[in-house]
Amino acid sequence: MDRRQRRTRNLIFTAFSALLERKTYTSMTVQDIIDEADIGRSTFYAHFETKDELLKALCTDIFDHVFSEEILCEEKHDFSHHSSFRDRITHILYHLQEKQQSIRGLFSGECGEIFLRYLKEYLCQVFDEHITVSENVPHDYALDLAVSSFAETVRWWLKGHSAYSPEQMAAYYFQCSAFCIPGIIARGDDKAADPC
Amino acid sequence: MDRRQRRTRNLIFTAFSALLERKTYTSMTVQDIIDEADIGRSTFYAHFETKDELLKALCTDIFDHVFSEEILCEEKHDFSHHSSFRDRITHILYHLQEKQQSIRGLFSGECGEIFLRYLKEYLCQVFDEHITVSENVPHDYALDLAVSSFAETVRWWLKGHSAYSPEQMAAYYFQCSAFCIPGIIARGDDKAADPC
DNA sequence: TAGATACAGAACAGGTTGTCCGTTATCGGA
DNA sequence: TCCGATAACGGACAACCTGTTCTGTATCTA
Repeated sequence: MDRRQRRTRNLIFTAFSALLERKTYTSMTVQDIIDEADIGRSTFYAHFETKDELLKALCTDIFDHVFSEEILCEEKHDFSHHSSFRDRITHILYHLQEKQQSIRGLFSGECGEIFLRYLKEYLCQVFDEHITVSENVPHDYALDLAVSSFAETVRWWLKGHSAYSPEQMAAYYFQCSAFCIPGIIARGDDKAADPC
Repeated sequence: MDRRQRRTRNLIFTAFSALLERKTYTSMTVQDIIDEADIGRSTFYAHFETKDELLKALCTDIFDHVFSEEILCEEKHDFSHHSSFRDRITHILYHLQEKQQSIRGLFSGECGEIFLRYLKEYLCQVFDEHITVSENVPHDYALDLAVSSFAETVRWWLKGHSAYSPEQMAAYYFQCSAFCIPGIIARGDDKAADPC
């Protein structure tokens, strides 16, 4: 990659992150980013088609970091088979913590939802092999709920409670979620419903 | 309320809902809504300051319906003290099912997130008194997770799995969530984490 | 060094936004 | 039924944002 391209791309990312701490994603215009990065209009559009593409690229940058070593571990040490689900969760939390400076800005306004949506896509792959469905519960529902709950845990953690350690958060998550994960036993209450 | 105002407001709501089935919330412009509703530009702005306000108003309309009888029951029959949490959950699901036609459109694109955010605000009030925190887990975390999981359950249900009954969904939800809700027993796995 | 390529800067048309105002139609109380 | 109030119309407006195009300049790489 051309050094000039790298420089410009960094300028845009930096400007975008800086702006996210001052205003919401929706209220931010491409013009704002151009002004903040101090680059030409056509230069921005040479790198990203839209503002959404920029956000997506930033998210991808972060997740590639968070999940790349994850995958590395998996390949090199057969991580998926010998490490517990809880270890992997903790591992992911560690990497998210490293990137928390970038991530915290992303929680402003609506793009927090977009960030979480992308996060869930990555998480689905990791969670899928670990979710064991108890009888009668649809597998995709359990997976959806497990992933969403973890994403919500990350949001809660990095948005005002980042003092907790990754291990602590993993413990909270496992304590509050049943999801038929091995090691957690949940018993349903089968009392018949009585709608008003 | 003036009959003309009511009529215009309905025209706007109807147009907005109709458009939501054809295009995403973000890609929709105020101009589109005006054209669809066939009203004057200034008329729209006399009713709603922005597109976001319109969305908020529509959500409020729905939630007022979903939770008003909820509150009614609570007041008239002392619902909160004699009915189980599960009954209330089922009850809410019933009302959401009634409104599913309006709600399904709201899940298109990004406004699904906004809808769910508002839903969570309402749910917090209902859930708060029912969440019993087990030792060491922060109360607001447990509440956040319980509410988010339920909101996610609603999304999953109305977005492709609406064939299930409210009772069935309540059962799934309770089966997959620990949350220290009375009637569900969860045991945490306290095995020490071993990050890669 | 030379050709390729990224950037700057300016300009453009097309669209959206929010506001204004004079006119017309409709409503609701007397 | 009448009349004052008010909601809607519709046309116009400036300001802004968008995405594209162009030319000249600076920088990179082979």
